[in-house]
Amino acid sequence: MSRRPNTRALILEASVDLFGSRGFAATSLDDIASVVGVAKQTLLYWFPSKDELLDAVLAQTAIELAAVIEAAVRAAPDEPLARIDAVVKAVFRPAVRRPQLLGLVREVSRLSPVHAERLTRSVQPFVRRAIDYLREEMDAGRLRRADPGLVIALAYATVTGIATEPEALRAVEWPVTPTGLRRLREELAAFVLSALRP
Amino acid sequence: MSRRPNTRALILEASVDLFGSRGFAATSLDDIASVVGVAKQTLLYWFPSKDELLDAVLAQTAIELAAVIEAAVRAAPDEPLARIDAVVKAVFRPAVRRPQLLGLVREVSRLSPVHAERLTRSVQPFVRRAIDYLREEMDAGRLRRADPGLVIALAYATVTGIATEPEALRAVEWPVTPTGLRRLREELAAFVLSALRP
DNA sequence: CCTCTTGTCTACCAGATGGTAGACAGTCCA
DNA sequence: TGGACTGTCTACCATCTGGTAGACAAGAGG
Repeated sequence: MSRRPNTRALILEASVDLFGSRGFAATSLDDIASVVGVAKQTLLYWFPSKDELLDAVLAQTAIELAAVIEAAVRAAPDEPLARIDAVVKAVFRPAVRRPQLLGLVREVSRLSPVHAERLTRSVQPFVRRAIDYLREEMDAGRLRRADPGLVIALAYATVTGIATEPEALRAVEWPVTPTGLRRLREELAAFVLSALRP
Repeated sequence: MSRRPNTRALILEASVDLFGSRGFAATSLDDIASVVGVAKQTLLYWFPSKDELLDAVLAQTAIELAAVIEAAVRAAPDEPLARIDAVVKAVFRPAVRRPQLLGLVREVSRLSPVHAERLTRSVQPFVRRAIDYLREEMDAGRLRRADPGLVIALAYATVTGIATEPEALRAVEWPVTPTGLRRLREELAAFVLSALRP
Protein backbone atom coordinates (compact mmCIF):
# COMPACT_ATOMS: atom_id res chain seq x y z
CA MET A 1 0.00 0.00 0.00
CA SER A 2 2.73 2.42 0.86
CA ARG A 3 4.28 2.01 -2.56
CA ARG A 4 1.07 3.23 -4.19
CA PRO A 5 1.95 6.82 -5.05
CA ASN A 6 -0.57 9.23 -3.63
CA THR A 7 0.10 11.89 -6.22
CA ARG A 8 -3.59 12.07 -6.98
CA ALA A 9 -4.46 12.84 -3.38
CA LEU A 10 -1.68 15.40 -3.13
CA ILE A 11 -2.96 17.13 -6.24
CA LEU A 12 -6.48 17.24 -4.84
CA GLU A 13 -5.26 18.67 -1.57
CA ALA A 14 -3.19 21.39 -3.17
CA SER A 15 -6.05 22.20 -5.53
CA VAL A 16 -8.50 22.68 -2.67
CA ASP A 17 -6.06 25.06 -1.04
CA LEU A 18 -5.34 27.09 -4.13
CA PHE A 19 -8.82 27.14 -5.66
CA GLY A 20 -10.23 27.95 -2.24
CA SER A 21 -7.88 30.79 -1.44
CA ARG A 22 -7.02 32.44 -4.75
CA GLY A 23 -10.00 31.23 -6.71
CA PHE A 24 -10.32 28.85 -9.64
CA ALA A 25 -9.52 31.24 -12.45
CA ALA A 26 -6.56 32.77 -10.64
CA THR A 27 -4.95 29.38 -10.13
CA SER A 28 -2.95 27.89 -12.98
CA LEU A 29 -2.11 24.25 -13.41
CA ASP A 30 1.53 25.21 -13.08
CA ASP A 31 0.80 26.75 -9.68
CA ILE A 32 -0.71 23.53 -8.43
CA ALA A 33 2.02 21.41 -9.99
CA SER A 34 4.76 23.41 -8.35
CA VAL A 35 3.11 23.12 -4.94
CA VAL A 36 2.80 19.37 -5.33
CA GLY A 37 6.30 19.20 -6.76
CA VAL A 38 5.51 17.52 -10.04
CA ALA A 39 5.29 18.58 -13.66
CA LYS A 40 2.09 20.01 -15.02
CA GLN A 41 1.70 17.03 -17.29
CA THR A 42 1.39 14.80 -14.24
CA LEU A 43 -1.71 16.73 -13.24
CA LEU A 44 -3.15 16.21 -16.67
CA TYR A 45 -2.37 12.53 -16.40
CA TRP A 46 -4.56 12.19 -13.30
CA PHE A 47 -7.21 14.67 -14.35
CA PRO A 48 -7.80 15.05 -18.09
CA SER A 49 -8.49 18.77 -17.85
CA LYS A 50 -8.61 21.65 -15.40
CA ASP A 51 -12.38 21.42 -15.45
CA GLU A 52 -12.44 17.79 -14.45
CA LEU A 53 -9.93 18.53 -11.72
CA LEU A 54 -12.36 21.13 -10.41
CA ASP A 55 -15.16 18.59 -10.45
CA ALA A 56 -13.12 16.17 -8.41
CA VAL A 57 -12.10 18.88 -5.98
CA LEU A 58 -15.69 20.00 -5.44
CA ALA A 59 -16.92 16.45 -4.98
CA GLN A 60 -14.26 15.70 -2.41
CA THR A 61 -14.91 18.92 -0.51
CA ALA A 62 -18.62 18.19 -0.34
CA ILE A 63 -17.91 14.73 1.00
CA GLU A 64 -15.47 15.98 3.63
CA LEU A 65 -17.79 18.69 4.92
CA ALA A 66 -20.80 16.42 4.90
CA ALA A 67 -18.90 13.92 7.00
CA VAL A 68 -17.93 16.57 9.55
CA ILE A 69 -21.51 17.76 9.88
CA GLU A 70 -22.99 14.28 9.97
CA ALA A 71 -20.64 13.27 12.76
CA ALA A 72 -21.44 16.39 14.77
CA VAL A 73 -25.18 15.78 14.49
CA ARG A 74 -24.82 12.16 15.54
CA ALA A 75 -22.71 13.03 18.55
CA ALA A 76 -24.97 15.82 19.83
CA PRO A 77 -27.94 15.24 22.14
CA ASP A 78 -31.33 15.01 20.48
CA GLU A 79 -32.31 18.61 21.06
CA PRO A 80 -32.41 21.16 18.23
CA LEU A 81 -30.45 23.99 19.84
CA ALA A 82 -27.77 21.61 21.06
CA ARG A 83 -27.53 20.08 17.61
CA ILE A 84 -27.26 23.40 15.87
CA ASP A 85 -24.65 24.48 18.38
CA ALA A 86 -22.72 21.30 17.67
CA VAL A 87 -22.90 21.75 13.90
CA VAL A 88 -21.78 25.36 13.99
CA LYS A 89 -18.85 24.48 16.20
CA ALA A 90 -17.99 21.41 14.16
CA VAL A 91 -17.90 23.37 10.93
CA PHE A 92 -15.93 26.07 12.63
CA ARG A 93 -12.95 23.83 13.23
CA PRO A 94 -12.12 22.95 9.63
CA ALA A 95 -13.19 26.44 8.64
CA VAL A 96 -10.48 27.98 10.78
CA ARG A 97 -7.86 25.35 10.24
CA ARG A 98 -8.38 25.34 6.52
CA PRO A 99 -10.42 28.35 5.39
CA GLN A 100 -9.79 27.30 1.80
CA LEU A 101 -12.31 24.52 2.27
CA LEU A 102 -15.23 26.88 2.77
CA GLY A 103 -13.60 29.37 0.42
CA LEU A 104 -13.96 26.76 -2.25
CA VAL A 105 -17.63 26.27 -1.51
CA ARG A 106 -18.15 29.99 -1.83
CA GLU A 107 -16.22 29.98 -5.08
CA VAL A 108 -19.06 27.97 -6.56
CA SER A 109 -21.13 31.06 -7.20
CA ARG A 110 -18.34 32.28 -9.48
CA LEU A 111 -18.24 29.13 -11.54
CA SER A 112 -20.26 27.93 -14.46
CA PRO A 113 -23.85 26.96 -13.70
CA VAL A 114 -22.94 23.41 -14.64
CA HIS A 115 -20.52 23.02 -11.74
CA ALA A 116 -22.74 24.96 -9.40
CA GLU A 117 -25.74 22.82 -10.12
CA ARG A 118 -23.80 19.62 -9.73
CA LEU A 119 -22.70 20.60 -6.24
CA THR A 120 -26.13 21.92 -5.34
CA ARG A 121 -27.72 18.66 -6.32
CA SER A 122 -25.22 16.64 -4.33
CA VAL A 123 -26.16 18.43 -1.10
CA GLN A 124 -29.87 18.39 -1.94
CA PRO A 125 -30.96 15.31 0.05
CA PHE A 126 -28.91 16.51 2.97
CA VAL A 127 -30.61 19.90 2.93
CA ARG A 128 -34.02 18.38 2.60
CA ARG A 129 -33.57 16.28 5.69
CA ALA A 130 -32.39 19.32 7.62
CA ILE A 131 -35.42 21.31 6.50
CA ASP A 132 -37.79 18.58 7.63
CA TYR A 133 -36.06 18.38 10.96
CA LEU A 134 -36.21 22.12 11.56
CA ARG A 135 -39.85 22.27 10.57
CA GLU A 136 -40.74 19.61 13.08
CA GLU A 137 -38.87 21.38 15.82
CA MET A 138 -40.49 24.68 14.93
CA ASP A 139 -43.90 23.04 14.98
CA ALA A 140 -43.06 21.67 18.40
CA GLY A 141 -42.16 25.20 19.50
CA ARG A 142 -38.54 24.37 20.23
CA LEU A 143 -37.25 26.82 17.61
CA ARG A 144 -38.31 30.29 16.57
CA ARG A 145 -40.93 30.05 13.87
CA ALA A 146 -39.41 30.93 10.47
CA ASP A 147 -38.93 29.42 7.06
CA PRO A 148 -36.69 26.42 7.75
CA GLY A 149 -34.96 26.51 4.37
CA LEU A 150 -34.13 30.13 4.78
CA VAL A 151 -32.84 29.60 8.27
CA ILE A 152 -30.41 27.04 6.91
CA ALA A 153 -29.30 29.39 4.17
CA LEU A 154 -28.82 32.22 6.66
CA ALA A 155 -26.92 30.13 9.15
CA TYR A 156 -24.77 28.83 6.33
CA ALA A 157 -24.14 32.36 5.07
CA THR A 158 -23.13 33.55 8.54
CA VAL A 159 -20.74 30.73 9.27
CA THR A 160 -19.21 30.60 5.83
CA GLY A 161 -19.00 34.35 5.57
CA ILE A 162 -17.19 34.86 8.84
CA ALA A 163 -14.86 31.95 8.23
CA THR A 164 -13.84 32.94 4.74
CA GLU A 165 -13.40 36.63 5.23
CA PRO A 166 -10.44 37.37 7.41
CA GLU A 167 -10.67 40.90 6.05
CA ALA A 168 -13.97 41.41 7.83
CA LEU A 169 -12.40 40.37 11.12
CA ARG A 170 -9.40 42.56 10.50
CA ALA A 171 -11.70 45.49 9.79
CA VAL A 172 -13.25 45.19 13.25
CA GLU A 173 -9.83 44.55 14.75
CA TRP A 174 -10.62 41.10 15.97
CA PRO A 175 -7.53 39.32 17.27
CA VAL A 176 -6.74 36.32 15.09
CA THR A 177 -5.09 34.34 17.86
CA PRO A 178 -6.02 30.94 19.32
CA THR A 179 -7.85 32.64 22.19
CA GLY A 180 -9.53 35.08 19.84
CA LEU A 181 -10.67 32.27 17.60
CA ARG A 182 -12.05 30.29 20.50
CA ARG A 183 -14.07 33.28 21.58
CA LEU A 184 -15.13 33.83 17.97
CA ARG A 185 -16.45 30.30 17.84
CA GLU A 186 -18.48 30.88 21.01
CA GLU A 187 -19.87 34.20 19.87
CA LEU A 188 -20.67 32.82 16.43
CA ALA A 189 -22.63 29.95 17.96
CA ALA A 190 -24.34 32.36 20.33
CA PHE A 191 -25.27 34.63 17.43
CA VAL A 192 -26.84 31.83 15.43
CA LEU A 193 -28.58 30.32 18.45
CA SER A 194 -30.01 33.65 19.57
CA ALA A 195 -31.50 34.01 16.12
CA LEU A 196 -33.16 30.61 16.38
CA ARG A 197 -34.32 30.43 20.00
CA PRO A 198 -38.11 30.51 20.23
CA MET B 1 -22.24 68.23 -20.34
CA SER B 2 -23.90 65.75 -22.59
CA ARG B 3 -21.02 65.89 -25.04
CA ARG B 4 -18.65 64.78 -22.28
CA PRO B 5 -18.28 61.11 -23.08
CA ASN B 6 -19.05 58.99 -20.06
CA THR B 7 -16.90 56.12 -21.22
CA ARG B 8 -15.07 56.14 -17.93
CA ALA B 9 -18.27 55.66 -15.96
CA LEU B 10 -19.46 52.95 -18.30
CA ILE B 11 -16.20 51.11 -17.87
CA LEU B 12 -16.47 51.33 -14.10
CA GLU B 13 -20.01 50.05 -14.15
CA ALA B 14 -19.21 47.09 -16.38
CA SER B 15 -16.15 46.33 -14.28
CA VAL B 16 -18.14 46.20 -11.06
CA ASP B 17 -20.54 43.78 -12.70
CA LEU B 18 -17.89 41.50 -14.13
CA PHE B 19 -15.39 41.60 -11.28
CA GLY B 20 -18.24 41.11 -8.84
CA SER B 21 -19.84 38.18 -10.60
CA ARG B 22 -17.03 36.26 -12.28
CA GLY B 23 -14.20 37.52 -10.14
CA PHE B 24 -11.23 39.72 -10.90
CA ALA B 25 -8.89 37.09 -12.30
CA ALA B 26 -11.57 35.51 -14.45
CA THR B 27 -12.39 38.81 -16.11
CA SER B 28 -10.22 39.97 -18.98
CA LEU B 29 -9.92 43.51 -20.21
CA ASP B 30 -11.37 42.31 -23.49
CA ASP B 31 -14.45 41.04 -21.65
CA ILE B 32 -15.05 44.44 -20.13
CA ALA B 33 -14.31 46.26 -23.36
CA SER B 34 -16.76 44.18 -25.32
CA VAL B 35 -19.50 44.82 -22.74
CA VAL B 36 -18.89 48.55 -22.90
CA GLY B 37 -18.57 48.38 -26.67
CA VAL B 38 -15.13 49.88 -27.03
CA ALA B 39 -11.67 48.59 -27.80
CA LYS B 40 -9.46 47.32 -25.04
CA GLN B 41 -7.06 50.16 -25.60
CA THR B 42 -9.78 52.60 -24.60
CA LEU B 43 -9.89 50.97 -21.19
CA LEU B 44 -6.16 51.36 -20.88
CA TYR B 45 -6.51 54.98 -21.86
CA TRP B 46 -8.79 55.68 -18.89
CA PHE B 47 -7.09 53.33 -16.45
CA PRO B 48 -3.37 52.75 -16.98
CA SER B 49 -3.54 49.11 -15.93
CA LYS B 50 -5.96 46.42 -14.84
CA ASP B 51 -4.78 46.90 -11.28
CA GLU B 52 -5.55 50.58 -11.24
CA LEU B 53 -8.94 49.83 -12.74
CA LEU B 54 -9.55 47.52 -9.82
CA ASP B 55 -8.55 50.23 -7.38
CA ALA B 56 -11.00 52.64 -8.93
CA VAL B 57 -13.74 50.03 -8.94
CA LEU B 58 -13.21 49.19 -5.26
CA ALA B 59 -13.11 52.83 -4.25
CA GLN B 60 -16.34 53.57 -6.07
CA THR B 61 -18.09 50.54 -4.61
CA ALA B 62 -17.08 51.51 -1.09
CA ILE B 63 -18.41 55.00 -1.63
CA GLU B 64 -21.71 53.78 -3.04
CA LEU B 65 -22.35 51.32 -0.25
CA ALA B 66 -21.29 53.74 2.45
CA ALA B 67 -23.75 56.28 1.08
CA VAL B 68 -26.59 53.76 1.13
CA ILE B 69 -25.88 52.81 4.75
CA GLU B 70 -25.35 56.36 5.91
CA ALA B 71 -28.67 57.42 4.44
CA ALA B 72 -30.49 54.52 6.06
CA VAL B 73 -29.05 55.32 9.47
CA ARG B 74 -29.98 58.97 9.18
CA ALA B 75 -33.53 58.18 8.14
CA ALA B 76 -34.19 55.64 10.89
CA PRO B 77 -35.47 56.53 14.36
CA ASP B 78 -32.85 56.83 17.07
CA GLU B 79 -33.30 53.34 18.44
CA PRO B 80 -30.70 50.62 17.89
CA LEU B 81 -32.95 47.79 16.71
CA ALA B 82 -34.81 50.10 14.34
CA ARG B 83 -31.53 51.38 12.97
CA ILE B 84 -30.09 47.93 12.44
CA ASP B 85 -33.33 46.89 10.79
CA ALA B 86 -33.09 49.90 8.51
CA VAL B 87 -29.47 49.21 7.57
CA VAL B 88 -30.07 45.56 6.81
CA LYS B 89 -33.00 46.42 4.60
CA ALA B 90 -31.18 49.28 2.95
CA VAL B 91 -28.23 47.12 2.05
CA PHE B 92 -30.57 44.42 0.88
CA ARG B 93 -31.93 46.52 -1.95
CA PRO B 94 -28.71 47.10 -3.88
CA ALA B 95 -27.60 43.62 -2.88
CA VAL B 96 -30.53 42.06 -4.69
CA ARG B 97 -30.72 44.46 -7.55
CA ARG B 98 -27.02 44.23 -8.18
CA PRO B 99 -25.47 41.28 -6.34
CA GLN B 100 -22.21 42.04 -8.10
CA LEU B 101 -21.74 44.99 -5.79
CA LEU B 102 -21.43 42.86 -2.68
CA GLY B 103 -19.82 40.12 -4.73
CA LEU B 104 -17.05 42.57 -5.40
CA VAL B 105 -16.61 43.31 -1.72
CA ARG B 106 -16.34 39.62 -1.07
CA GLU B 107 -13.81 39.30 -3.85
CA VAL B 108 -11.46 41.36 -1.75
CA SER B 109 -10.37 38.34 0.28
CA ARG B 110 -9.08 36.82 -2.97
CA LEU B 111 -7.05 39.84 -3.94
CA SER B 112 -3.60 40.96 -2.98
CA PRO B 113 -3.20 42.19 0.59
CA VAL B 114 -2.44 45.61 -0.82
CA HIS B 115 -5.91 46.04 -2.27
CA ALA B 116 -7.53 44.37 0.70
CA GLU B 117 -5.86 46.64 3.18
CA ARG B 118 -6.68 49.74 1.20
CA LEU B 119 -10.37 48.91 1.27
CA THR B 120 -10.24 47.84 4.90
CA ARG B 121 -8.69 51.12 5.90
CA SER B 122 -11.24 53.11 3.97
CA VAL B 123 -14.10 51.61 5.96
CA GLN B 124 -12.17 51.81 9.23
CA PRO B 125 -13.59 55.07 10.64
CA PHE B 126 -17.04 53.95 9.65
CA VAL B 127 -16.64 50.67 11.52
CA ARG B 128 -15.22 52.35 14.55
CA ARG B 129 -18.20 54.64 14.89
CA ALA B 130 -20.54 51.67 14.57
CA ILE B 131 -18.65 49.78 17.27
CA ASP B 132 -18.87 52.70 19.68
CA TYR B 133 -22.56 53.03 19.00
CA LEU B 134 -23.26 49.37 19.59
CA ARG B 135 -21.24 49.33 22.77
CA GLU B 136 -23.21 52.22 24.19
CA GLU B 137 -26.49 50.54 23.36
CA MET B 138 -25.30 47.27 24.87
CA ASP B 139 -24.25 49.08 28.02
CA ALA B 140 -27.70 50.63 28.16
CA GLY B 141 -29.20 47.16 27.85
CA ARG B 142 -30.93 47.84 24.56
CA LEU B 143 -28.94 45.16 22.73
CA ARG B 144 -27.80 41.70 23.66
CA ARG B 145 -24.40 41.87 25.35
CA ALA B 146 -21.69 40.68 22.94
CA ASP B 147 -18.52 41.93 21.36
CA PRO B 148 -19.69 44.84 19.24
CA GLY B 149 -17.00 44.43 16.57
CA LEU B 150 -17.82 40.79 16.17
CA VAL B 151 -21.51 41.51 15.94
CA ILE B 152 -20.83 43.83 13.04
CA ALA B 153 -18.67 41.24 11.33
CA LEU B 154 -21.32 38.58 11.82
CA ALA B 155 -24.16 40.73 10.59
CA TYR B 156 -22.06 41.70 7.61
CA ALA B 157 -21.23 38.07 6.90
CA THR B 158 -24.88 37.08 7.06
CA VAL B 159 -26.17 39.82 4.79
CA THR B 160 -23.34 39.59 2.31
CA GLY B 161 -23.37 35.84 2.30
CA ILE B 162 -27.03 35.47 1.59
CA ALA B 163 -27.00 38.20 -1.03
CA THR B 164 -24.03 36.91 -2.96
CA GLU B 165 -24.84 33.25 -2.97
CA PRO B 166 -27.85 32.54 -5.08
CA GLU B 167 -26.67 28.94 -5.02
CA ALA B 168 -27.41 28.71 -1.32
CA LEU B 169 -30.94 29.93 -1.92
CA ARG B 170 -31.37 27.55 -4.81
CA ALA B 171 -30.18 24.68 -2.62
CA VAL B 172 -32.98 25.31 -0.13
CA GLU B 173 -35.40 25.88 -2.98
CA TRP B 174 -36.14 29.44 -2.11
CA PRO B 175 -38.25 31.15 -4.78
CA VAL B 176 -36.25 33.93 -6.40
CA THR B 177 -39.29 36.02 -7.29
CA PRO B 178 -40.22 39.54 -6.20
CA THR B 179 -42.46 38.14 -3.49
CA GLY B 180 -39.86 35.64 -2.40
CA LEU B 181 -37.23 38.35 -2.20
CA ARG B 182 -39.47 40.60 -0.15
CA ARG B 183 -40.02 37.79 2.30
CA LEU B 184 -36.31 37.05 2.27
CA ARG B 185 -35.60 40.63 3.25
CA GLU B 186 -38.02 40.40 6.15
CA GLU B 187 -36.69 37.08 7.38
CA LEU B 188 -33.11 38.25 7.01
CA ALA B 189 -33.81 41.32 9.13
CA ALA B 190 -35.69 39.17 11.64
CA PHE B 191 -32.76 36.75 11.81
CA VAL B 192 -30.25 39.48 12.51
CA LEU B 193 -32.50 41.29 14.95
CA SER B 194 -33.32 38.12 16.89
CA ALA B 195 -29.62 37.59 17.31
CA LEU B 196 -29.20 41.09 18.73
CA ARG B 197 -32.27 41.60 20.87
CA PRO B 198 -31.34 41.73 24.56
C1' DC C 1 -5.33 77.33 -41.80
C1' DC C 2 -2.39 75.25 -38.64
C1' DT C 3 -1.46 73.01 -34.38
C1' DC C 4 -2.42 71.01 -29.98
C1' DT C 5 -5.40 68.07 -27.22
C1' DT C 6 -8.60 64.43 -26.47
C1' DG C 7 -10.50 60.10 -27.20
C1' DT C 8 -10.63 56.07 -29.84
C1' DC C 9 -8.79 52.84 -32.77
C1' DT C 10 -5.58 49.06 -35.30
C1' DA C 11 -1.39 46.53 -35.13
C1' DC C 12 1.57 44.22 -32.53
C1' DC C 13 4.22 41.79 -28.73
C1' DA C 14 6.08 39.05 -24.85
C1' DG C 15 4.65 36.05 -21.58
C1' DA C 16 1.43 32.86 -19.47
C1' DT C 17 -1.94 29.14 -19.90
C1' DG C 18 -4.39 24.83 -20.92
C1' DG C 19 -3.47 21.03 -23.47
C1' DT C 20 -1.06 17.44 -26.97
C1' DA C 21 2.69 14.15 -28.43
C1' DG C 22 5.63 11.27 -27.30
C1' DA C 23 10.08 9.75 -24.87
C1' DC C 24 11.69 7.28 -20.85
C1' DA C 25 12.18 4.58 -16.62
C1' DG C 26 10.49 1.24 -13.50
C1' DT C 27 7.38 -2.72 -12.46
C1' DC C 28 4.58 -6.62 -13.46
C1' DC C 29 3.67 -10.67 -15.08
C1' DA C 30 4.09 -14.71 -18.87
C1' DT D 1 13.97 -12.33 -21.09
C1' DG D 2 10.65 -9.56 -23.19
C1' DG D 3 6.67 -7.11 -23.84
C1' DA D 4 2.79 -4.47 -21.74
C1' DC D 5 1.46 -1.16 -18.33
C1' DT D 6 2.00 2.80 -15.20
C1' DG D 7 3.52 7.10 -13.87
C1' DT D 8 6.34 10.94 -14.78
C1' DC D 9 8.83 13.84 -17.62
C1' DT D 10 10.52 17.19 -21.69
C1' DA D 11 9.28 19.52 -25.82
C1' DC D 12 6.06 21.91 -28.10
C1' DC D 13 1.81 24.49 -29.59
C1' DA D 14 -2.37 27.48 -30.19
C1' DT D 15 -4.65 30.74 -27.76
C1' DC D 16 -5.39 34.29 -24.60
C1' DT D 17 -3.88 38.24 -21.76
C1' DG D 18 -2.15 42.60 -20.20
C1' DG D 19 0.19 46.14 -22.17
C1' DT D 20 2.93 49.27 -25.83
C1' DA D 21 3.33 52.18 -30.09
C1' DG D 22 1.48 54.90 -32.78
C1' DA D 23 -2.13 56.25 -36.46
C1' DC D 24 -6.29 58.85 -37.00
C1' DA D 25 -10.49 61.72 -36.45
C1' DA D 26 -12.61 65.65 -34.32
C1' DG D 27 -12.67 69.80 -31.89
C1' DA D 28 -10.56 74.06 -29.77
C1' DG D 29 -8.22 78.07 -30.27
C1' DG D 30 -4.88 81.19 -32.01
